[in-house]
Amino acid sequence: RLRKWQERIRTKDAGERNLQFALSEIDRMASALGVPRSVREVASVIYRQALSEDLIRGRSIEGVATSCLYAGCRQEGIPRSLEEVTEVSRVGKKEIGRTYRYIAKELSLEMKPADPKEYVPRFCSDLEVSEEVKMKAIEIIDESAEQGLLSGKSPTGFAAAAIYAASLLCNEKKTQKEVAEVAQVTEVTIRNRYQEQIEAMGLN
Amino acid sequence: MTDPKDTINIENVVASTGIGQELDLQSVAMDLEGADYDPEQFPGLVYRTQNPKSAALIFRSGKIVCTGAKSTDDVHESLRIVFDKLRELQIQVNEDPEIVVQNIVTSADLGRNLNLNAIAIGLGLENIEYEPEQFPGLVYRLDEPEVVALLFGSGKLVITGGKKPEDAEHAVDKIVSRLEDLGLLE
DNA sequence: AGTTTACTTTCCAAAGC
DNA sequence: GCTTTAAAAAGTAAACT
Repeated sequence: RLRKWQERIRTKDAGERNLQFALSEIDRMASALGVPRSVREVASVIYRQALSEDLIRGRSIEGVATSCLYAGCRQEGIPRSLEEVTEVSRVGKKEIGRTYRYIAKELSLEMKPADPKEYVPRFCSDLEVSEEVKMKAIEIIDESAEQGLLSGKSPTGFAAAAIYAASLLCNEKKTQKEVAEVAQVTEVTIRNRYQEQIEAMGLN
Repeated sequence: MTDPKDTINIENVVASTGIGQELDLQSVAMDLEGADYDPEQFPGLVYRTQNPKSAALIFRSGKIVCTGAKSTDDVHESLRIVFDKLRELQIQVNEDPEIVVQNIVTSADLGRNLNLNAIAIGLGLENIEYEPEQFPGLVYRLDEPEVVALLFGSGKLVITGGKKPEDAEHAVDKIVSRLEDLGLLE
């Protein structure tokens, strides 16, 4: 009897240590990404839900923690791309993406895809462009999305191309390389999205 | 005008069968020309047929998986070739082993562009998976027929998981009528 | 700036780790 | 869960020209 009791305490302690570790990892990654406390709280709530629904069995704590943070950022309307969360995580992009999709499905998070516009403020401030460029980029995103160009495209690449185009239109040119770096996409992607968007705006 | 059903094309058929005899894959690998066998990596021996093109995975148990065929007829033709090759190696092969189609992959075209964001909301976020950052296709699971459809912005589709060619036709019909009901086609 | 190749997703069977 | 096989869709990345 005593053995069973000790075992229960052991597993309970282990479980709490794991939860502590997960929450501290969420905190560490959130700080590294520079997201507000509200995001950490949302991510922690999602993690606890995943824990109570027993979704962590067979998965790494780090992977689940990272996925919850990724989901939390999106729910709060200040998304970080998978590329960005992978940079501050100890697990790979593929595992984070898979774990995120699994958690989102099981917890019925019903997440809408990230809106490219949500990336504009941060990317623009990283690039140190004016408010005018920011507004123009949003205008380009709205117009080209309305014309159906967004389907299937990555939100970061779409936002990056719009910012690049806006910087040209506002005579505050940023190079494709500069925009590609802050958005974590390649110059080829910016060129491809840029061509379509310019055409959609009737600016070619 | 064109019925999307008429654009359906079978891209891949996966089927399983068995010769009813255990095999020594090591010796089959020696005698069968073009056979790839690396038991450390995978327990099956890979044998490719040219006409029709397919890849057969042959196992120690005598069970065989055939992939890559473009029709169910091609599956039978490919496996007939595999059976004959094994017989040439003095291996007993049942008269005509049962061949079971396990999966059919199909492509189709709705003929118009799709707004995947609107479709995701229209079909219900709980029923679909759409993560454009990870993959450009929207994943839609149907209950009847039990298949999975990938919808793309171009209006092209991939339907997989079906066991008979009609599954893809029924799936396309359902998808078209659902999108029409939602006013997301045309 | 644009090309090629490779990888992402979905499905399924097989045997074994 | 993974390993291997095949195939399509379209986007993106890495490596080149």
